[in-house]
Amino acid sequence: MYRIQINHMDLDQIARSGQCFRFERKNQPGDIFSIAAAEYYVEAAKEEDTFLFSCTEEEFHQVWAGYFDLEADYGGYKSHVASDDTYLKEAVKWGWGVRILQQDLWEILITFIISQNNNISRIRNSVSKLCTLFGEEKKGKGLVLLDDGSYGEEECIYHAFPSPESIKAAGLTGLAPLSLGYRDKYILSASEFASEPEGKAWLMELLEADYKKAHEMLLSQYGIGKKVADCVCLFGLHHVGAFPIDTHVKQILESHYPQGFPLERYQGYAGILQQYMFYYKLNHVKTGESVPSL
DNA sequence: GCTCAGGGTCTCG
DNA sequence: CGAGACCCTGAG
Repeated sequence: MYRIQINHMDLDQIARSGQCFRFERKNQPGDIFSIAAAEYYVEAAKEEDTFLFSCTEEEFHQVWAGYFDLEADYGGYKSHVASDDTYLKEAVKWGWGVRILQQDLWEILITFIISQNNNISRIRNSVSKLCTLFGEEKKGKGLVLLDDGSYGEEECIYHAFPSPESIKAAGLTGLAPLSLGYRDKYILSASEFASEPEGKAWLMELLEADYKKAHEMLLSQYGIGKKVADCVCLFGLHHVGAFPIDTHVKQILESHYPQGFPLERYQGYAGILQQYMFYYKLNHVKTGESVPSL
């Protein structure tokens, strides 16, 4: 186990922020979160003002510190919000613990192709089935709440995110149980491409590309349009200047920024603010509404 | 039952 | 360019 203090971070808010689909609160005592990313797995819980992780200090710094974007200055991002922008100020206040995770490129590519014209609970189901059916089964460590109120470690089983080759091998027939709808052919196409040397080279090039080039490269792929390309840039390549406009953000811009969102003001990190707004719209509870479940 | 929307993209005119 | 089609499913 490893204990660390982290500011500007809330596990539940991140789990509900719509950027990751294998990060969830466990239905167990102790408010424990299970977090699967690419081939890794960890569980985490908050203990007073620190976080507890079910991994070693070494693994935390090799894998999870980057994943949680710990080098970034979220206090700085927040402080740049225009003082007269009441909507954004409220959104940041509400989602104070949201961060932009640095996720695996392949996993983001596939999960955000699945996300198009789809809803978050359905995306979660599809991604979950994708991993249990075609991802390698691995042994990991989780957390348990002990009788004395402290946490212990526990062996557990999880599934890695499936490789391009294993999705390709599944074929459209194998993908059918995921209820991907018409997106199945996009997923298969991407997996076929990424199984070839040409596709692997393309992925390596994508990792090195700047935002503009990466966006252009992504648009060339079957099933990837402007919006998904921006999500891959933001969540899979950590180009935090990318500003994906989906149906929710579009509605926010229409009702709160009729003159247009001041992208210039937040150049280079507008994606961070996009995420606060997205989280706020989906999760802030107006009186009489229930909290959306995961 | 029915309609509608959900972190859009493709195809066709 | 713009309009429609598109798989599927839960909410109203």
